[in-house]
Amino acid sequence: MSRPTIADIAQRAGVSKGAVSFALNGRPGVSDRTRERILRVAEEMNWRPHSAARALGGARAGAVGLVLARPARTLGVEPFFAQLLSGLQAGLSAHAVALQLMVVEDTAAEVEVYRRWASEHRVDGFILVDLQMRDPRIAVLEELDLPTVVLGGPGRHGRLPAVWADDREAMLSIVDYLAALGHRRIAHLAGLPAFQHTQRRIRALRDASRRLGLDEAVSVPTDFSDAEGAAATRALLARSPRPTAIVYDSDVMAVAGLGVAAEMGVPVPGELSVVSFDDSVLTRIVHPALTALSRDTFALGEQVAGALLGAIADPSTAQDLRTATPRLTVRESTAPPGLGRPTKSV
Amino acid sequence: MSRPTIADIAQRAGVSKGAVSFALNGRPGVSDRTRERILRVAEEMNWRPHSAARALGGARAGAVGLVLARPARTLGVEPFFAQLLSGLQAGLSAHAVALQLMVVEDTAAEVEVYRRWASEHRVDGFILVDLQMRDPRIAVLEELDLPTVVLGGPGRHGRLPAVWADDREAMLSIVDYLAALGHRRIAHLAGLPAFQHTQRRIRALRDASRRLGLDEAVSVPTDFSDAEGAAATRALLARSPRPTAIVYDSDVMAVAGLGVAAEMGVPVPGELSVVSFDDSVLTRIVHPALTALSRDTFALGEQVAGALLGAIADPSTAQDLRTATPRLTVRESTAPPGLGRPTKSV
DNA sequence: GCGATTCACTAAACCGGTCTAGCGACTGGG
DNA sequence: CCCAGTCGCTAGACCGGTTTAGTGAATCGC
Repeated sequence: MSRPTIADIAQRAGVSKGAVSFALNGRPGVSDRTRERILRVAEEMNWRPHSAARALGGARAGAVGLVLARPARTLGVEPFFAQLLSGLQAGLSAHAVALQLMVVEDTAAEVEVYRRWASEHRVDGFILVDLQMRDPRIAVLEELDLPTVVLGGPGRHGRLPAVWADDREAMLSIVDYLAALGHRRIAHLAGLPAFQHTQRRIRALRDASRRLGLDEAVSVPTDFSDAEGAAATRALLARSPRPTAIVYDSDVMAVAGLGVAAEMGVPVPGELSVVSFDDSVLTRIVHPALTALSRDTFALGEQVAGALLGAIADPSTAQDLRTATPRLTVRESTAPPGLGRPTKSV
Repeated sequence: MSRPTIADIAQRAGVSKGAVSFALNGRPGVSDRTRERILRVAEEMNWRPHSAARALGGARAGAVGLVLARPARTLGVEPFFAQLLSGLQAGLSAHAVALQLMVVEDTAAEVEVYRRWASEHRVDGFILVDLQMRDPRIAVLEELDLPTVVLGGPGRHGRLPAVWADDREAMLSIVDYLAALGHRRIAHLAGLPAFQHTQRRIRALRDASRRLGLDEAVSVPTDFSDAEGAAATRALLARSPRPTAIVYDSDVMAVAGLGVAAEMGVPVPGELSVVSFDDSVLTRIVHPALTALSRDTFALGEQVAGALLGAIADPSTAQDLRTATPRLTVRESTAPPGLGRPTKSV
């Protein structure tokens, strides 16, 4: 016999299909003695549930969906995303829930996938990332009425629960640190302007600069790519006077910027301090190692997974979850401005 | 009405469920006129197939499985893996097939997931990566009798079809290039010794060294992490005489090695040439930019996806597919040995 | 012109579970 | 002692598709 069904078990145990179903799912309706016998038979026959059959009856699909609208080729360069994925996996697989992943070209295609997976009962919930300014996906996901957790906040995300860290507070801590070192001309290589967190960081930097009486900070939007990171750094360093510190919204851009500084003969951290908003192995393997905001992206992924599983189990409990504010890890790429060529002993 | 079923369409079009099924799946059994009418009604009602119901009847699940046995946290640091994933996605989503991804702790758990997904009809096929020396997973996948494509070869992988690039040839081209530059002491930071491709590269390096009359090459096994890459580099550079060139099995390790060289005051490429076996954005954003083997990992992913979809459509057509041999991209990290401190103009 | 074949379509079984209605036996309260 | 309620279980509908057997009508061959 290829694959035993509950009917086979029922026959062998001398009970009905219904009794087997009750026993296997731990619900009332059978006596303890019978339950035990059924479980033993199921074990003997090496029975496994048929996920499709379960899903047909309106039950769980046993998977959650994550759809990313990016050019597929750029996925590989983002340590942040890869770490997040790892954390999600860890959180989900502990509960034997799989992750359906799909990368699409644009937001329209993304919405299409949401609709398809929902209508096909393929997933029990969604994870929404890369929140945009007026995000059209929120209305769609609300309409589909499947549990969804948004990564990012505290911006508007309709009735969907969110998991977020305080970007604003994080940016303020960076500016405070740089100002304490004596920096007055701080530049910012931002990400895609359509993203909510990009705008929040830009605003936080501007506010902090005013409060501390620094020069007006410039924020340059980019597409997060190493190419734009390098180009924008080149442009900033060609200015006069040039900034004494640059804050990068991603570590890939920060590393690219480091390369440009070396190429242009600008010593880091002697004449330019570099701070990355993301921390990953990248910031540690370059020289000088980068001062960076450490957020535990892996843990973040786990928390998102947990929040989503909770929302699936009981949608009424869903609520926003604020995670620990990222803390600044000081390494070798920051120093007081105008030190000139650093010596090894400094 | 929440979700139209074929019964709804049948009623509206005034035909039977069976006729609707025939029409929607493009199989004979209905006239062209009727087929067209049914399709129009389905379109109007915005009908979508219920994947679970389909799978129940023994049809396709519409997803393929990829299971990785690694500590989840290390997933994030591998550009190779992320690129591969992107390519897989691209190849699969073009055919509306989803990727079911799961990261587990060890091979035993991995095998367990294969069994579960197969018995639950959750996937139509598998992708097997990180081929080991005597890989226990092959027998399991053959037994499960689901289409599977192996990434890596041409080692033993039973009856399963494989997609592979010629690692041996690639390593030979690196050694030829370094030997032509004048290097005679070449070291190799290898990956996990249990992997087939690690052994193939080690053997290729040794063979090439003998053939070219170079000093016996040393291959140091690592776990692919930046930490071991740095530690092993430090040990190699402390030797006397130290190697004049190091070949790294991954770009993360190569970048880490670059940092160690800088820290120890060994100029690259003046006194040490560095070659990476993997190419990604990483190799381009560091200074000096790394000479690396360029394989189009994204395209590789697409090819694997294509091979698997082909095997699912018709298992008898499955056969090994050898992809283009990676070519060496020469950048700034390689030069003739013993040049001393390089000048900008060289 | 008549049987054989083809065609378009219907009715119903089927996949493997879940879930509800109902039934007989037992228990408890008054 | 009788009726109501609970317990343990069964029979069978049901989810939304696919697939097969069968039916009536049209077409074909000779």
